[in-house]
Amino acid sequence: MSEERKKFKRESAESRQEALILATLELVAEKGVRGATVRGIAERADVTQGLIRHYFSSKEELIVAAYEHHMNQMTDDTFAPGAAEGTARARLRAFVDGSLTPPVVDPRSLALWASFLNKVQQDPQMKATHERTYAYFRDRLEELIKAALEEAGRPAPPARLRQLSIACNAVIDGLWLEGGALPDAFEPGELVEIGRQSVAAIVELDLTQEAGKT
Amino acid sequence: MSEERKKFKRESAESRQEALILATLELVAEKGVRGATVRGIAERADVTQGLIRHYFSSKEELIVAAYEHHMNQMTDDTFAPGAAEGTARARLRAFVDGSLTPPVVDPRSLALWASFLNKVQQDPQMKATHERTYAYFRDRLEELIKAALEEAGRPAPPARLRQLSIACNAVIDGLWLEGGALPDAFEPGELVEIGRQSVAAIVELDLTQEAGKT
DNA sequence: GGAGAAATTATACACTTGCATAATTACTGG
DNA sequence: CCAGTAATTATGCAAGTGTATAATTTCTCC
Repeated sequence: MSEERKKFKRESAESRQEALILATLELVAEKGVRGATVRGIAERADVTQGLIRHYFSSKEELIVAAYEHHMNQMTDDTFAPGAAEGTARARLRAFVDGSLTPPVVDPRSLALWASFLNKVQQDPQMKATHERTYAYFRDRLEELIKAALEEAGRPAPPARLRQLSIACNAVIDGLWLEGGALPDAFEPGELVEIGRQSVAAIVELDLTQEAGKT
Repeated sequence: MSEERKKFKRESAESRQEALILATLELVAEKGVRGATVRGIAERADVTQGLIRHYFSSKEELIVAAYEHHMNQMTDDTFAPGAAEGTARARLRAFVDGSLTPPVVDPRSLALWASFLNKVQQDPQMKATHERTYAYFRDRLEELIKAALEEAGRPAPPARLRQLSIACNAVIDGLWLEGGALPDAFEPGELVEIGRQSVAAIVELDLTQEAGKT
């Protein structure tokens, strides 16, 4: 019954780093950044804690890497479905759909956002990542609205476009938040439908037609 | 230069508890629930840590008390301006205004919401408090929309009312979120104006007139 | 103004935390 | 197949954590 030293297998740096990052995201979503301890992360990744120091020079660095990984994932997930195909109106609709469908709308995604918020507002590097991602979303949405309005023969001045994009962004964010906070409160597809209708009402464009493609 | 024992003054249980709760909320907003240590809270309240145990049987209990205090405050702040006066349309407008004005829209308020999210989803007592508050807001909003539509001679069926209230709640939540996350990105009054316009567009009611009162 | 009680401070303890470093193990190249 | 190297594990440490308890101080009431 002598305590045996743990057997292990050498893995590539990339796969180990990714495994550590994924374990970190799991724990951060469950218990927050401080609750995601080095020991807990190591256990979740089936590794001993010393290994983390071998790949990341501090917990801080691991957290930052995990945050950037998550933000990139979110961006990819949002823009996956619609691509840049079709009319501006169709692209706008695809943007709404992508933003209001799992895995973007998800309790874990919301929990991660909430858990990172503190650190994001204090750490300059994380703040930069956040603002870059946020600006990307907003600009993209504003472009789509602009194009869709021009397409409909109703171009809008910049100030108006700003208001419309803030409002549409707010609906999407709000539905994202509620869908993540109360996942059982909505039928499948309900958030997407409400999102489409609301954006349509705000910009005064019909987003329901041409919907047979997906 | 002998170390002197700290002088102190006896205070009422109520004021001490409130001071401890306020100090807790400050620290939770800054560093999250785990970052708000018993020692940190005591220091912020200008008290030694042992006193906390005298008023709260555990840190957990203090956190729960602080959360309930905050939620009550949010409710009061939201419903303070509009009261239950005037037409349904005016009351709906007041609801939007109250939800999108400081101190409801505020970085600290958002940070508190985010910091508590984890615990809220796990602790049954906090979960109950959250759901009660959320349901209160949503029901109130749905009633207002229902009344405003009937007032305008355009009553809506329950399913439609549900969609409208979810959508309006989402715009308000989204603007609340963005206003708290990026306080310098919006002019004073801009969020309220966008919120009014968006709710107006969604429910198809003019919310700008009769606005001279505030 | 002094005794009793309650509020408050001070101290102690066991446990967790992030980080550092030493000891081992698995793989690679010859 | 064997040495060298880097990945991985194991161990240790100082600081911080919540909580328990003892020591003091302030206030109230007679």
